[in-house]
Order: sequence, then structure tokens, then C-alpha cells
Amino acid sequence: MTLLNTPAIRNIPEATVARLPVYLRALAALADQGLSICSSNDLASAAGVNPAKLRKDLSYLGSYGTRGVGYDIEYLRYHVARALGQTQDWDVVIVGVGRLGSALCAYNGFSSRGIRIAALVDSDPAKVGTKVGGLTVAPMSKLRSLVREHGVAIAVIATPGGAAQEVADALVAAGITSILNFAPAVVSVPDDVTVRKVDLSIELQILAYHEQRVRGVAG
Amino acid sequence: MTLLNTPAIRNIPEATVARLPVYLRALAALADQGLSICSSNDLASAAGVNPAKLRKDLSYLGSYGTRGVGYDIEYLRYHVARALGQTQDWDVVIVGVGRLGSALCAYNGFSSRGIRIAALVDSDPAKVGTKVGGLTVAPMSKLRSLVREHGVAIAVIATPGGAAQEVADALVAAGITSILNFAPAVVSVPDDVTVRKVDLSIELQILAYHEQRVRGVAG
DNA sequence: CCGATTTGGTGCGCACGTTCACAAACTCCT
DNA sequence: AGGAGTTTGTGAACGTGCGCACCAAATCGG
Repeated sequence: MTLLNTPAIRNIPEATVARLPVYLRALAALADQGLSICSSNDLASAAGVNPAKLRKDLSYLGSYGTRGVGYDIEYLRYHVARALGQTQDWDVVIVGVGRLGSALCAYNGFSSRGIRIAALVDSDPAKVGTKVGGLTVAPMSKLRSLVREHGVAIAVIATPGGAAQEVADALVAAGITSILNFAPAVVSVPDDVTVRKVDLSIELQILAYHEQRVRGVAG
Repeated sequence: MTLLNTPAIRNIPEATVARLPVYLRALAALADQGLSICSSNDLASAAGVNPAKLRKDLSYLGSYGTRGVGYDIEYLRYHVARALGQTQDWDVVIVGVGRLGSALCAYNGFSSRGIRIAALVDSDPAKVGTKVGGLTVAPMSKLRSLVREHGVAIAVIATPGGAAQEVADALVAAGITSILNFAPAVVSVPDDVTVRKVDLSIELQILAYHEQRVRGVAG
């Protein structure tokens, strides 16, 4: 009934999931320093969070520390990576090979984190067939077959805002169930599809708001 | 005592501030459709949120709607933009002119949202002096004078992770008080400096986690 | 073998954010 | 003018997440 080796993979709070990759990176940094054991204090400061929050987050995955000692870095790394699903590689398709799409292709921080860029797609005929970062840009019409062929579940939208909804519809039709949207537009998808949105100008606008606040107090 | 024209500019919840730019963009889209009035339902669906949440969010800025009628789009636009500090332009300096930094330079969604890229800085001597998007790349040594000259308060870190902390220290020393960090690293800054972090691979890892969850249920 | 110390795990109270439901206010029609 | 229909604004309930503080377990030293 209860599998001791695969504890509670379920019910990890969303806020915790968002921090797990940070912990993973902090663990990698500590390992690079030659350490093999670390306390929750060490790891928390490397990850920039409260030690209590760190321990509570890790407790959702199971009990992988040793009281009085700390955490075995490699052991914990394995289990955090496992919880995030990094025991396998995830193939990703990028739609839109403009400057941002090209920058994403060239980013070399993906492969070490279980992310593999499997295909590039663009609607511009002038871009189709060109090579970007070792991959040949395919037309939108090939989307469905590419997704099926590589078993792609995750897609990135890096198009202008006006094309985002149309692209999202095509992705859903092709069988994609997770979308990372860089386009400055709200896209609506069925309930069984997850969308995360990253908007560069919104982030700057939020910072500007805070700047304005302190300016207002100052003068 | 109470200025009726500048209501409660203070005490807007953080979650609401993060949504205001989305509302602003939705308002712009509705205006482009030739509309001059919209209900909270219209605006909420354009912004992809719950109507009740939208109304509560807007209520933090003041009462800019008319019961029984809806919101005057241009009037509301002005007041949301004002709350976000878009009555003035904000100069931004980008540190790191790699592929991501270049992509940011070329992004034309900034200028219409009160964001102006004022300067580019890079530590690579081979890049210093080259022109990217109409701006000449300056060396790190010019950072302080550039910040002072343009009155820059907001900076973007688009360097590799290893350089992020060093760059952040230099930015703080130059007088920057808001930082948008794209580098895959945790940077620590004094309490009076705001840092927002955008991490491309973390977003994909979160999506991979959710994919893994549904996969686990399926098989 | 025992106690002092270190360190992970967790229950509980607080604060924040979200949602609901309703009162207030405006328009329109008769 | 007045009532019916809309739509905003907001008080209150609910749920989630965060952080403190305490408990449990393992190590070290004598």
C-alpha cells in the first residue's frame, strides 16, 4: 500500500515547487566548493531564504536530512531533482525564432537541468530552413508531427504578442500541455493545459512602481 | 489635509501591483478596438482574471468606475498608468550585452510603457565601443557616471551567473536601487535595494514538475 | 553511559490574498 | 417621477503560505 521509497510525491505547495530549482542550484554551488555535507543554515543562505522555510519546503519531499548533522548534498540533490522530474530529460519546442527565441536556444543552462530544446518553429518563411544553434527552423505546419515524434510536452512562445493566442491554439491542438509564454499577451487555453507567463516589461514596470513610491516619500 | 486628486497612492498590495500592468495592456487592447467604455467583466476577461479580483484591485487605486455603467477606458488607463509611475519615463541600464541583453535592447515594447534603455554596459573589452540597437556599449568603469548622468534608478543584469553578484555590488555602489536579475544566481543586496529575479530555466523546471505529476497519475 | 550541543522536523498562530455576496449608485423605460 | 435592471465598490469569510517556537534525534565529550 505505502511505497517507502517513493514518499509523498504529491501535494507539494506551489510556492515550494517554485523554490526547489533554487535549492537545486544552491546545492550544485555548494558541491562545486567541494563540500559533501551542509546544514539548513548553509543551504538557506546560499539559496537566499529563511532556514525554517527551507526545512519546511524540504520536509514536503520527505526526511532526507540527519538531525545533528545536516544534509548530504549529493543525496539531497538527487531527491530534489527527482521530485522536480529531472530523472528524465524534457524535450521543449520553441515557437518564434526572433532575438528572444535565438537567445533561448543559445542559453546553455538548460541541458544540465533536464531541459533539451528539441525543435524550433517559426511562421516566417524566410526563417524556415535556416539553422539556429544547430537546429533547423521548421514551419508551423510541422508542429504536430514534431511534437508527436519527439514526445514534446512543453512549448515556449517567443513570438510577438499579436501571434500568441494563435500559436497557443496550435500548440494545444498539437498535444502540448505546458506552455511558457514570453509574448506580451494573455493567452487562454483549456483547463488541462498549464501556462506560465514571463513578461519582461511587466517586471520593469513593477520596479518602476516601487521606485516611484520611494521617490514620492523622498520628495 | 486630504488631497482629493491624489487618493491613496500608498498601500497597494504587491499581488495587485503585479497585475496592474496586465490591466493596462488589456485597456490598450480594448481602446484599439474602438471602445470607450467597458465593464469589469469585459476588462477582466481581456486580462485573464476574475471580475471580482479586478474590481478589488482597482479599488485600491480609488473609485474610477461608474456604477451601472462601467469604466471609461481612457480615464482608467490614465489612473492605472499614474499609479504605476508611468507619468514619467524611467531610464534603465542593461549590464551584459550577450544574446539576452541584445534581445532586450531590440524589444520595442518598453518605450510605450515608460521604460527607456539609457545605457549598455559590458565587462568584455571586445564588446565595449560596439553599437547595439543604436547605443554604444560602455565599460563597467563608466557605470557610476552613466547612472548619475542619466538619473538611472533601475538596472538589468543580463550576465552569466558567475558575474551576477559582482555586478550587483557595482550597481549598488553606483546608486542603483532597483535591479531586475536575469542571471541564474541569487544576489544579495542591501535592504533598501529591490531585486526581482527572472530565471528562464526555473520556469521550465516548474512546468516539467507539473508534467511529471500528470504523467505519474496517467501511468 | 550520560548529558550537553547541534540540527532537522513540525504544529500553531498570523498575515496576506482570493472569492463571495450584497449594498450603493447610475441608467433607462414607462 | 419612480421602479426595474445593471454595474461598481467593499465588508466578510475562506484558504494558503509564512515564520516562530518547540520537539525529536543524532553526535561529541568526559
